[in-house]
Amino acid sequence: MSYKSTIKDVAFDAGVSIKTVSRVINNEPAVAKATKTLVLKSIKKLQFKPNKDAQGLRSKKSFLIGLLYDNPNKYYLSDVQSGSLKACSETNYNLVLQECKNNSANLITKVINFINLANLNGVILTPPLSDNNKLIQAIETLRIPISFIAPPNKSFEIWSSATDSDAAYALTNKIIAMGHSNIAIIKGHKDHSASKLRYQGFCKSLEEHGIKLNPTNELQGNFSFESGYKLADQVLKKKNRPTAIFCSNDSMAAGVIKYCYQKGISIPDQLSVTGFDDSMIAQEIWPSISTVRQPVEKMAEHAAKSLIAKIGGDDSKQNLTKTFKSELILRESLGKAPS
Amino acid sequence: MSYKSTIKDVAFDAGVSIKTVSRVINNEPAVAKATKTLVLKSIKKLQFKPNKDAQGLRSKKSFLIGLLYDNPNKYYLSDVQSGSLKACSETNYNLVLQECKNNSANLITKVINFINLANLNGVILTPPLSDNNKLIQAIETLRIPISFIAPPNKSFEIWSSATDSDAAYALTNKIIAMGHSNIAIIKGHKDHSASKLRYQGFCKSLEEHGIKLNPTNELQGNFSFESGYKLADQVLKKKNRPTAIFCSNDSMAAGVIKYCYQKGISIPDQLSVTGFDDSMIAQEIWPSISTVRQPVEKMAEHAAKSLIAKIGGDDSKQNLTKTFKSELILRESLGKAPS
DNA sequence: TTTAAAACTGATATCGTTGTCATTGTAGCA
DNA sequence: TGCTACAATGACAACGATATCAGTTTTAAA
Repeated sequence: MSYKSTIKDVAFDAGVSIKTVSRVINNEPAVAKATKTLVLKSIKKLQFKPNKDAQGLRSKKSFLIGLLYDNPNKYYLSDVQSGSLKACSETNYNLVLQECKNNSANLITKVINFINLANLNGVILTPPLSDNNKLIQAIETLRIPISFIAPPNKSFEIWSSATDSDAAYALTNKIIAMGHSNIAIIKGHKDHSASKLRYQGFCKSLEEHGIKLNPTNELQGNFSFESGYKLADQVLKKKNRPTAIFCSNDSMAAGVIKYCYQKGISIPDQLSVTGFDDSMIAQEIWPSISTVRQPVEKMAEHAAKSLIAKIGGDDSKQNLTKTFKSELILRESLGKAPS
Repeated sequence: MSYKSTIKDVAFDAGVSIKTVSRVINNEPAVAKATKTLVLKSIKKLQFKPNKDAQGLRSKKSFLIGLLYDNPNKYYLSDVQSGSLKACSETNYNLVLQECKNNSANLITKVINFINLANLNGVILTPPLSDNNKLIQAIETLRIPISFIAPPNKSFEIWSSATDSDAAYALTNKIIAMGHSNIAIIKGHKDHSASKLRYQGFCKSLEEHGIKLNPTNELQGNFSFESGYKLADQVLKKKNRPTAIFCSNDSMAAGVIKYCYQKGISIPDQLSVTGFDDSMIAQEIWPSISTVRQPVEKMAEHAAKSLIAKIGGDDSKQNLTKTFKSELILRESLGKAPS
């Protein structure tokens, strides 16, 4: 149970040299089929697992990839992790996590240090880090591949997805189809490119329907529950208050909903509310939130997979770009406009 | 930017042998103060960082600890991670995550394989894995330390905390003080020892107040939102329905609350509901949930710290046992019993 | 056949660190 | 002074894999 066999043991058992065993392990081509079978048999028999440290030392690979994040939505983070982990567990890479403050002064130094210390072979950036060009450039000087889980950042052609903007567009169309025309939007955190995309999709729909966005209906949130609550207070106190609020994520929608309860505003009879992301809370709250579900876990899995492929030297385009379909989820919080 | 200095470079720069540098790095005692200063200066000058793989290969340490979990509450998991990560980042250990299915047939094989493959130096187990004796025993044969984030499991004296039970007791006292006597409990997942402890605290309070628990008021949930919703349906359809429901976590409480909205049962006027954990949802939902806050992040941090200490060979008792204080959070969902 | 090319295999150096053990220097004491 | 401890240091092997390059066998063409 305790003894771990080495490549040497396998070589002896199979009657070949250690280099041949190494070749088999790494799937190198120049091994005769018969030899390979023999070696594989010994590997199985001895339950041999290559020692990562030795591999790493010699080949300069650590088989470690980093997932860097800045305190996003916990649901979101959790999905990102599951997805990345799934991709890792199919290979022999491991994931190490690191929380970073996007706004901290020494962010870049810290990240670079972390990458060096842990000897990461690649990193995955989640929003808003994925929108931080300076950080990206700094990491690139280390010559390790990066993957992004996020909407695209124009300066780096990596992730092609108009998803956020398209989905916001579709959702807004739906709101308008329910008869609303006095619609407010609570925008997301300024540092997240997703905020902008969602806003763009929202505006596009309004424009196409000839609806003008009243400036007082344009609120700047930051994706937090509190910001939703606070901004609801601001916009719903107005005389000609909106009949629908487009929230750029579910947490802010939850904030709006809580505010409405306290003020006796009935949802969706007097006010419709929509969210974004389909977080857990979207269906646990009442009324449940109409929202947009993004296949975050799948996106993360893809990001990790393509990162691993890039580390392995596979530069094919298909690893870089992928578009995911998002889905409109209609629930109780969106209803017909009051007449 | 690209060249990484090695111990050899430092040794040359400082004019000492590599072994002496190694001693300085590892804080070994037998180094003269002047030499140490000299070496430290060179290390700084050359920005030397020891190569983990080489260290690991030679010393058998990987500086990796595993966090094993089975799909618990996402909020909970997130807190656990933050805490563990915090402890890690203060040392040079890294955290690797692995999701495991507690009920899967080959759980043990999988975990053992994972530990061997990643060459983990220790693992942290979260509930319900922390309650799985077979798993624990299997890991122990690998001779690596384990830490638990959980209420205590009697067979392993590691974590002394009557917290869950005490907190449940205190919360139930509070419910009774509000005039309730017909109280139902939705129990947590059977595999989690926390479920039992919360149940025990609940029962203790009832007993002390001379209240008998009606068997139909004892519901078996599994910590999920859905189970709360379903069991609410079951218990609230009864003729003599309870005026308060003690839910063993917040998600189930949210399920109950949603059910009540749909059926027009007003909270807390007609029914009081309490949760446990103080998850995010507890305050985002309306009415917000009266609950018990556990310092999960702190607990995780302690677990990781003590694990690292154990790996380092520090067996002092203080690393093994620690009790954390939990806090009663009273919010809108708990009110006076209807008269 | 012969022979060149290709396929396969192995001996040995090497990655960057720590472990072992030998050596040196120096303080303390009889 | 001479001796013993013990503190301080260093030379070199070792960890377990991969890289290099040379050697051997097989294949296929001449």
